[in-house]
Amino acid sequence: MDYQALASLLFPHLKETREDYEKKYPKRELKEKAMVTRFAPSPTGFIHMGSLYASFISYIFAKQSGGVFYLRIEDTDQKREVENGIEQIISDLKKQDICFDEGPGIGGEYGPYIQSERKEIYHAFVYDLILKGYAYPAFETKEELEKMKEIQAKEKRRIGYYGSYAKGRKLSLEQIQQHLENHDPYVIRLKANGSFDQKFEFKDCIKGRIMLPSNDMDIVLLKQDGLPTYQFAHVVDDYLMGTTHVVRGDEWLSSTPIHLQLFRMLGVKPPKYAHIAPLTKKIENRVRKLSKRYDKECSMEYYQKEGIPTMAIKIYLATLFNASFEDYYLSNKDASISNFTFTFQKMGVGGSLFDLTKLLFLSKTYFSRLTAKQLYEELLPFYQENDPEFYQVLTKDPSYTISILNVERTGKKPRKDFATYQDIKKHTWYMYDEYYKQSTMERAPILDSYDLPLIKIYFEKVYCESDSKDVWYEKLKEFISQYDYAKTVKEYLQDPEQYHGHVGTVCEMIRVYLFCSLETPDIYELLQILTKKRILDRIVGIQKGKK
RNA sequence: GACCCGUUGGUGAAGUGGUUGAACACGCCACCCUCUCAAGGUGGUAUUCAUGGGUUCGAAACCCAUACGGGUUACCA
Repeated sequence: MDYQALASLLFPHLKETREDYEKKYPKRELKEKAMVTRFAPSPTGFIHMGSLYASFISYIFAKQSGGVFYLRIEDTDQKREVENGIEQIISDLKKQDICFDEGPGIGGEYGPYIQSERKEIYHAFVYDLILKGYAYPAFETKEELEKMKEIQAKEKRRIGYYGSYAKGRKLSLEQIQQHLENHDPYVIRLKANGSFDQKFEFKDCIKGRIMLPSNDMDIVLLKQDGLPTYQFAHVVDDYLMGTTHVVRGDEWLSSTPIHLQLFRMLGVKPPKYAHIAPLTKKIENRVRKLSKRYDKECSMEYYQKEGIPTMAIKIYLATLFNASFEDYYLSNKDASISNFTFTFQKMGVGGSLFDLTKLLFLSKTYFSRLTAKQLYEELLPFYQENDPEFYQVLTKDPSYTISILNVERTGKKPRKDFATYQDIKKHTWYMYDEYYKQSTMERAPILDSYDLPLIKIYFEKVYCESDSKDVWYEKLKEFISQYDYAKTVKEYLQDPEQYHGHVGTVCEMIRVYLFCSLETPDIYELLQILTKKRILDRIVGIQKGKK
């Protein structure tokens, strides 16, 4: 076969050659250990947890090695493409705070970063493979291929286009020419040079040594529409774009021999592969991959609606990635993802169950480490978008809101009662008169045994805003003991008959009357923030309401 | 069917042949602290590393088989 003639026959109008492209995209000049990684999604909709996980890992490695992280859009299957798919991906990444150095929209030296715009590049490389005798056109129709598979299944042979089934291999130049003149549709296939019985070994960064049969399938390189398949686009792009590490789902593991074979045929060094196991979910003892369609916690939208901070997701993914990150994070108050050294070795090989409870725990820890001001600034966008009414209330007096967020935050053991932005409203609404007024009477769990006049007297006559916490507490106990309430719970329990209740009972009344809730943080701090005037206003309000 | 990969408590896991009588963390339970809650503290939570064989003085770790789970076997990625 005259490969030169074949190549010219198939690509008569090729403008640039493989060599031209190699000149155009020279090797990257980076530090020795710098890693070049990428996130290469198809524009088929929202980014989900699984792809976020993969992109997060890639991003981390590029950053911690001083390398490059880029975004490449794999839109070679135009049937699956979704409208605004690319914009969606870019905005999702932005929301998750993952910035790429190169990619659609921001450009870069190695673009275009959208595969459908790289058609000529793939053609140049196919041309090159044809010249070397590693690729050829095949004219089978879908029906013919289906029939072939049926026969193979019936005869219990391996299914696929290989060996003697690869009829296209045997076509002469004249036959090919004839097909082309008839305008028969065709694909370009790889002329595989492996054998199924021949095992070969490669090293995966995560899974270690892997033995697989070498590839003997004449897979499709270029589809009928002239666009490449994933297999081929991956090899060409990651070569030209200088990717050093390909992080992808382990569903790709079995096709790695194809990719390595292609790199060898092109005579270039392949990237290192890191195949990550999928995030899974257990449903009635069945484990399955986290699914975009069925699992709410798979979509980023869920986290935005719930108000789970991006950082919490990242911290959780980081612990899944390298479990030792969790130890580091929990034992260091100033821990940050960028200061921790992640490795592929420390990553688990099996699929992990996605644990929302643990994510929320980490989220609580994250929130507890923010200053009140930081927290304030972080939660504003959430309420602005999801609860404009509360947003108005929050921002009316920022320093007031910050003082509320600061309750029991500055000590050695800050409170951990916020796991989501939503929790903040749940735990602070009663500090805002707008909300307090609406719900005092309906929502507050006021019991008949409560003594409003007593509380009123206390605040009018005894309570003093300038008292320290200790003085405040002592004075409170002293006061209630005059009205047959025990100063301590212990005292009360020794002789319950003798008392109406104890200091806890009184605190409960204050809580319910002033904060409409049985559960609040430290009362002293809340009273301080509320001020005596507003305390009395609230009490008078309840009295009026009763009448 | 064939070919791969995986399997340590409810969960994430540490562990690479000998202080492992299996760390640490989440969850759960109990107690302590305490004006409630949230935290925090202390302890409990795997008759033992999917099962069965082997190798070895010694195995969760190495080998083999089986079971189970996952993946691939597309002109989808």
